[in-house]
Amino acid sequence: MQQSRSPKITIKMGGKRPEIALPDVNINHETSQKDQTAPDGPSVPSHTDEKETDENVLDASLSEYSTDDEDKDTDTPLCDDSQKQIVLYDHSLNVSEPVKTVKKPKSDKPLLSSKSPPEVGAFTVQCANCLKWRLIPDQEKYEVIREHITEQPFTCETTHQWNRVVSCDDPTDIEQDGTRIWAIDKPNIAQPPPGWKRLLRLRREGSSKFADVYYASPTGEKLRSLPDVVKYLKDHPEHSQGIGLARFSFQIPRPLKENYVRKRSKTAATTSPGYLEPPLVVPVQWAGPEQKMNVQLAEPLSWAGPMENQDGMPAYLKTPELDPVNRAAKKAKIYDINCL
DNA sequence: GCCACCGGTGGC
DNA sequence: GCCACCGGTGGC
Repeated sequence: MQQSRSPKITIKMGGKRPEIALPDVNINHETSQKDQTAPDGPSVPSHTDEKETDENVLDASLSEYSTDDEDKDTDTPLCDDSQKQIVLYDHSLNVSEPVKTVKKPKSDKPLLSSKSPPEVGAFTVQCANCLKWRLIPDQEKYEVIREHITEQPFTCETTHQWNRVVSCDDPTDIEQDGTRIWAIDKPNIAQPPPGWKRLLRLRREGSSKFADVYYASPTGEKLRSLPDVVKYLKDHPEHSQGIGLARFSFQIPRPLKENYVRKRSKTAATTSPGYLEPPLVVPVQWAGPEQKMNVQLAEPLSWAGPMENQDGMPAYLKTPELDPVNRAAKKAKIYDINCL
């Protein structure tokens, strides 16, 4: 009965390409299955009223992302549905991570053709109070929210900043009804420096990675790693004033859908002639207790209360050390010392 | 030739 | 297992 446990934000992207500039947050893909219960909790009617147009749901103009947007947006922009994705911020993570949703195709086929990977169609952030997901009108706003999400939790009132009148009493903006792919974004990612744009390109399901992050420089170059940024700043001193590497983050959201990303293939060692496959293990033969455990772990996508751990974080978000921010900062520091 | 996309891998 | 990085390549 409670609403979703985590607040989220959605942003709609309208570019022709799958590129999306978004803040790092965890992303989860919804599959059409129930494996992913609406994060919003039971309150979320999982009705799939989206029909074929659902995909466009996220495409709906930002201005009209009302509760029923889902039904109305039919104006798909570019290519096909694959472009509607959403990024969400999951507040249940408690400060830890935002969630992103990506729109998903109805079939089990890849979101897009080989030439156009899925694009994030919207960004959502969960209200810290009611845990309902709120669509964020644009990427820039989403990035601002994400940057300080831990110190400044997002709430329904935050939407007043863009003159939207919504409160915790209003229904959620978006539900995990299986029509989109959701991913959890990383929190606290710095906004790109002025003149720069952070682009997120999602890969097709089954790829070795979920997405790629690029930074579009003021002069149009696309940089795909910190070393690239360092080189660019050195080569373009006119655009490096006051810009530290801490402003750049190549962290990508994490898909909530299990197996969206292909597991690492076997190494040469395991494929070499002399390698012997280990004996198969028959799960059924395992002791009872363990089986129970396995069952619970098998539902990482569920956002229902049970999913949370004692610390209030959903199981799937439990990433041990995972201190991307610090790690990035450390790395940035090294570059600062060596190159800037 | 360029570039968007993908795969692979070393390091952690 | 995750992440950062970079090489490869197919399509344009």
